[in-house]
Amino acid sequence: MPDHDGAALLTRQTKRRRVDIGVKRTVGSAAYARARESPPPDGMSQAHGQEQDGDGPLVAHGDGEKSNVLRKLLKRANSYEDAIMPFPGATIISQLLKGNMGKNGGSDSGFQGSGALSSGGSEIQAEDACSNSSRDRDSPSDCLSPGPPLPPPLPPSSSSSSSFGRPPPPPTQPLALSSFDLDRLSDEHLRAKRARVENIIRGMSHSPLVRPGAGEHGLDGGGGGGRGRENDTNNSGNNGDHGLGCPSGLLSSPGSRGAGEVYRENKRKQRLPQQQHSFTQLVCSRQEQRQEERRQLKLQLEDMQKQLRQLQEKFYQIYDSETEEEEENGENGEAERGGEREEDGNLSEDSIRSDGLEERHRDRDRGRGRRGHDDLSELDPGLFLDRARALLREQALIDGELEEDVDIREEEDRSGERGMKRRGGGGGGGGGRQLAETLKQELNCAVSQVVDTVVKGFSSPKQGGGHLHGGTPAAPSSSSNSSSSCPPPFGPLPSLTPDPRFGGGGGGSLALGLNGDGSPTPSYHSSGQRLHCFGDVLVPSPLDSFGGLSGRLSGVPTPNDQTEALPLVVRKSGGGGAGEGANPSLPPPPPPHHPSLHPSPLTASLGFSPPSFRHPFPLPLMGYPFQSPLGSHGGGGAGGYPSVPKDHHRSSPDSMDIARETVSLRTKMASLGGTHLGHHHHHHHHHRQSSPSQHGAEGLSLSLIKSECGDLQDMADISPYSGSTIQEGLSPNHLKKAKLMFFYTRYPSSNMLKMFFSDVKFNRCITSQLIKWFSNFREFYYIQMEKFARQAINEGVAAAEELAVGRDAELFRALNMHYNKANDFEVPDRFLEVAQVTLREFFNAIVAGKDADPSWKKAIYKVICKLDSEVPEVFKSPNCLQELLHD
DNA sequence: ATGCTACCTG
DNA sequence: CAGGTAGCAT
Repeated sequence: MPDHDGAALLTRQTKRRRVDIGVKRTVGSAAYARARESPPPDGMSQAHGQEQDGDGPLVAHGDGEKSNVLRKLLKRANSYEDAIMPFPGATIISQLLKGNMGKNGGSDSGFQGSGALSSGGSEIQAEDACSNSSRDRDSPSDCLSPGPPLPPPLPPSSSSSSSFGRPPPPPTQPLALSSFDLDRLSDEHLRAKRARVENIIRGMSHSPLVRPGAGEHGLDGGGGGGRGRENDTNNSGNNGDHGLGCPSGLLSSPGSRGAGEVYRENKRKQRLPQQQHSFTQLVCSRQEQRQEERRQLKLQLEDMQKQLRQLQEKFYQIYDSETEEEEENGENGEAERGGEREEDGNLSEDSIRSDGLEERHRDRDRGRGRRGHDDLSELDPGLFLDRARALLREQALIDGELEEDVDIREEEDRSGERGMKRRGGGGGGGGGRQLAETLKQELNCAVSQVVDTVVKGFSSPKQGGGHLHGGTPAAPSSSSNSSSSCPPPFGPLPSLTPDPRFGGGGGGSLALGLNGDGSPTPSYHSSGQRLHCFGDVLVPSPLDSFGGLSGRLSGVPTPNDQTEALPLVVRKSGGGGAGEGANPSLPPPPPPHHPSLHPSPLTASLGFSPPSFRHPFPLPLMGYPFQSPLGSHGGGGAGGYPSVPKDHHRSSPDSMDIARETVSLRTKMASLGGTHLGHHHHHHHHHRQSSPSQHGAEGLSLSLIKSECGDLQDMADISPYSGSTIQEGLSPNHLKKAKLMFFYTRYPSSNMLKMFFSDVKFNRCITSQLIKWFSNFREFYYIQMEKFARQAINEGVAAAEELAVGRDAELFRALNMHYNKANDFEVPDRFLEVAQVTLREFFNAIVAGKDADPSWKKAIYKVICKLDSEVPEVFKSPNCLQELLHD
């Protein structure tokens, strides 16, 4: 009584006493309300309608669509992974270091394949065949050397086979080693030699498979320490599979040097592995053939080198006479190249430690890019050269010994290219032009010849796709790197390193850089395409952190063709984005990638969400289009989207719904799950929301989907699942809807919210937000009630009965203004009743002086929470706003 | 330990 | 409206 002092009291002075209403909210079907005025603490009737939270690994898809080749590649990659995994990091590193001695040989085989299907493919098949045979039967006789204790019968699982770091030497290897290694090995290795010889002999007689144990000295690089060796021996059988594919370890080290004679085993097996029965024979014959081929190739390379040198000399002579302008250009080019090279070297060293997962991934990606690149290469001579280089490189990798030659050659090429560039840049010298042209042609011819030869020689007949991938095996720059000393002992590693060279600019250095932490920072070199590919695949937002990437990309000039996905992405900031599509320089809006194609192990390896979570989800959603993640203010439709009027003037609710969907929430979400946002793809169908009638069905389907998904536990998980209509965040329309729902229910249960916001993928975050919204609504509501109650008291109202809340009441107006600002919704009478009850409760409480009690509101809350009424079914429709507002 | 709420603050 | 905090209840 005394207390009504006034408004002053309105300000909440309540100390932070907990006023929670312990009231249990009856939720389920809100029907209860009125009937039960009684205060019993009703047991909740919550019908748990559906637990939809789900998080679902929606995505297992992945492979399904991939081509067989991809599958194989993946498989292989996996196997490599497995192989690597077992080793503790230190071990791996040590192995790698050891391996450094030699240029990597083997690795390339493993990965190149991925990149370039052409040659790799055959290889792969061969491997598979072999592996299969070995696995299936476990009989050493088939693929491997029979002599040694048989490898323990391993389960068919591929992993077992590769469990030991490197693939054992391929069957053919023995030969190579014998000829080559013996020459070079130092005294220290005599023993090793002996063993090797024995092995070789054995292998010759029996089967190709040689035990890695033989290569003790550094060569065994792959094998690594004793431990590794043991393992190798055990696995020999299994490893053998790979062996065919990549004889890396043994071959690698010495090989590089042996410009002259070393004949490394050619990893690629063009021959069909199919004839397993006479495997050994095949191997032997194959080896011989390979050697032949190698020699020829080598000779060709030498010739090429000579030619290049000559050309270079010529060029320089001419060049000297050229204009200064041109010189400048040229110098720039050189400088760039130099930088790249340095980087290359550094990278290579650093890269050693990389686990290879990312690399592998990248490699794969690269392969794709490469493919695309081919077209360009044909057009642009420079590119062509690069490509040729890449091919050569690849080959070199294949033949480890040739590497150096290649490098040299490459140098030459570079210089030649440089010259060309200058010319092109300078454009000036009249006479120079002709010369340039001539040089170009010559170079092209020479290169093309070599390339053709190589391709023919190596590309397996099987791979019909040859031309597609054909030349592209990006030669893993590793070769060049190798010079710097980073031949990863593990087959996979080398190949992993991305080959930057492809880029037109390319000089030959590796563009790829690994951060100390192993995070890949691919420097994308030159070709825009590559970029794209990269972007498509890798660039999940998390990568953004690797600022280097984007930054570097920006540097790349070429606008590329690519763009597969770009159009789909909605960039808010970009606005219509004009140019951004091509220009990566912008802050990294994560380019969408196609999930199905790229499982992007990278992210997984980085510790980001497991692949399963990375599902793509459609940014532009049908029902509620989102704008790009962070900046979603409604500023207007993001470019590309149907522009929708931001304001929701009641005029066209429809447009509203669709249009202003972006929500602040999203921002939050983005921050939380930001990493994921990037990935979302859109495959979805573009919205069909046009017809409201469909929505009902949609809603159902949505709910089903949701249920399937299960709920995500973490915000991080918000992964958006690309359901057609399910959103990962709450839109402004959702907020509006919630407000309207407040007219019916002040205390909705989370289950209810899930039911009514079926178009939202619920996770903790979303649920919390919705609850928070209602909490805020209540807060405002009760504040208003208290305020008006006190006001009434001050005005002299004697009895609560005098208080009535009608549509004209100020209280109502205030509330309506808050929850239904546009006043485009007809507030149910029930709400007025509840409001009136609430007001009276407050009035009575205050009059009674209960407000002295810090928790005096609690009682009121209890009462009010029981007054919730059922929310009309319409609200369950995602498009309810359209329907509701129309009225 | 979790979920829901109120309260407070920005 | 959202963040943060704290009490209560499960």
